[in-house]
Amino acid sequence: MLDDRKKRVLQAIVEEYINTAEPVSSNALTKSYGLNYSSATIRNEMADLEKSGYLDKTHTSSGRIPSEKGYRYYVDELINDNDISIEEIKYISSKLETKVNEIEDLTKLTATTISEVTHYTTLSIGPKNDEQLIEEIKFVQLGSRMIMAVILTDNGLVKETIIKFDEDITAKQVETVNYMFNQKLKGKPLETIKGPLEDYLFDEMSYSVNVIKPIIEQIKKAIAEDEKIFLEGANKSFDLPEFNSLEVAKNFVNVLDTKELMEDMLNSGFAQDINVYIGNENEKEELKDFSIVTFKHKVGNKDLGTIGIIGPKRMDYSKVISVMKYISKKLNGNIEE
Amino acid sequence: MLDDRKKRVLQAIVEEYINTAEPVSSNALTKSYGLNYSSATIRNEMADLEKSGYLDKTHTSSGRIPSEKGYRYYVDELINDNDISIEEIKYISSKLETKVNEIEDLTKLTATTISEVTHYTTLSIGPKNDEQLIEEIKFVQLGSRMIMAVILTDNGLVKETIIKFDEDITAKQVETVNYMFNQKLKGKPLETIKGPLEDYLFDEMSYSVNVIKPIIEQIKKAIAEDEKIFLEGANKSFDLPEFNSLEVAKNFVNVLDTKELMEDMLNSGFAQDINVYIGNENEKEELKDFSIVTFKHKVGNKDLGTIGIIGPKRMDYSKVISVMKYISKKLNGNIEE
DNA sequence: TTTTAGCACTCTTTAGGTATGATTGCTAAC
DNA sequence: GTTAGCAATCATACCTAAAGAGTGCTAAAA
Repeated sequence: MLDDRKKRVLQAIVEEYINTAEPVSSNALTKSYGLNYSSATIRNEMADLEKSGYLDKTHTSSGRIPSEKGYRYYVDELINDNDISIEEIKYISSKLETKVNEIEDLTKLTATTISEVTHYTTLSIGPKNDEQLIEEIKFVQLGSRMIMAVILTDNGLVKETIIKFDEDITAKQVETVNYMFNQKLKGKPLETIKGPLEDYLFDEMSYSVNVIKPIIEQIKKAIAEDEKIFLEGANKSFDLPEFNSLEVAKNFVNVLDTKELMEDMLNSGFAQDINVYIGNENEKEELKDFSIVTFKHKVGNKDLGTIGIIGPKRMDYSKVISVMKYISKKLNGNIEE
Repeated sequence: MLDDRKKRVLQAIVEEYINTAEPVSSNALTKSYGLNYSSATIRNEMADLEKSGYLDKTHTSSGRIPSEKGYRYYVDELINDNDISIEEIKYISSKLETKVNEIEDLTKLTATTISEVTHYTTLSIGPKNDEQLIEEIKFVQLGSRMIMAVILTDNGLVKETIIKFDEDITAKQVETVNYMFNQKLKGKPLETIKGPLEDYLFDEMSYSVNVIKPIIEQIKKAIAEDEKIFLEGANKSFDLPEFNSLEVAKNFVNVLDTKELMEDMLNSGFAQDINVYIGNENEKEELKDFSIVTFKHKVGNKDLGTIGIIGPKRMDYSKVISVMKYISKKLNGNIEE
């Protein structure tokens, strides 16, 4: 347990380092953070904090930088989760008033807004398939050999995909397909489509395998594909001093380009709505130099997808978390102005 | 006009520099390019080529690198447009056999294939709106306050968008809308939708402005939005030595992140199906360190969109152009195996 | 007991200086 | 027209020295 002054020193070092990206000296703290002690006293505290693992040095006579344990303590105990200015509130409000017709668009809009306010790169992904129920499936004939399947889910999402056939299909066939699919799938989780649909649809529809088969194939593909990741503000990260190391920059581009990595990242455990992963807390080796904050995006209890912020370990956690909390409140109508 | 030996020297320098990214010395050419002259002779030729502007030096006693004029001459006169191996042919063939149901998917697939074979970053965009005719518009009711508009174009593309209303709409209304839109828009270029639709639809449908207005708004938005750019292999560029310059790397990420820039790039003048822009030949200052090869992708006379390759000026033009030409032939069934 | 002044020590950063090696341009010979 | 030979040029790597920032520790002050 840290005493009060140690906490203040740690907080000051974390925040100073977030601002400057330079190791923080004992002298800097006495001047700018109202710690009314001599630099020698601060040095003693810093030595203690280092011994307990909250701070690191880059070399023997350098100033201190926060360790991952230090960041973790800061995020858990010292953060200001209301670090948001009037201007930012106004900007966010105006952005969120934009009318969107699809839920995925709202997720993207939110991600873009977060990226703009925090100046970090954001990733977003739509709601997970296993948390959505199929409300209805519609099949619309678009031509003699082409139909469109439209899947409506309970959280208001619409997924559509096109199916082409090698032979003509009739309106009657489409109607039958429509009936059967709804019969079997209505109310089930979207995830069901990924399973062995053939087995229990073929039985009853064996008379039209060449119609049913491409449909199943295609909607499976569409469902899988729909877990697409949206990326915003990749260039913003490149202005950060961390990215002067080519290795870090390269790693970053690689991470963003590796879709599986990002999916894992966005889908990893959600104890809370906001989760913070600092450096090596990330499961993937490639992410050891980055911090990620994920934000499970909800209105009421409708899942709207997940937004992730990726930035240096020296991320402005207070700002990021404050913005996320504000947006969450705003979208749920819990704002007392 | 260059004499034969000068051409050979220029070609050797361009190709050597493309391979090594290092200034090419006179000595290197006598050894590896079968130019059976002494290095002094080559030096004389190099001095002449430099005087005529085809080569540059990085400093007084360095080897030569191609100037933009040198690359241009190489692309126009010296290129080998059949620089493609059996393995590459096999790989491309297998990729292009993948079944895709939407034309945009074919463009993406092609872009991905090019990226994989050439190891450069590719951008792609679907067919231009003004080159597609509206074949049919379908309106499908998805709920009491939600419909979907599906636009079919003559080149086989399908665009769909969802429209939500503040009040219930009836099947009858949807039917009327369906009739009116098809009446007015069938056979017109997709671009028409961007124009002042209101004027000539409102006249005849003034009785239901609150139905028509959101529809027009939304399909306009959808058409505009649909000119989306697909990006593949951004991380590949980072392995190139050019990207050891942080300024170049940063510029690159900025370019990729700036959608307008990429759109302009993909839509700029098409004298031929394949266009090459070298360094400052690009209209945008930001692209001065890059070369871009655009490829107007067609099957028969159906426009399938545009694919662009972005890489360093030291791009392997022969490979890139060979691959594009091969794919073009393949998709048009003009391959004699 | 806590805080602070003072100072030696450590390490980074910058600048300058030198040697090395690659490559050219030029001259004169082939 | 071609080539050998050689001085001149410049990048690169490596070394050293000096300056500056910051710490750790000791002993004195509060």
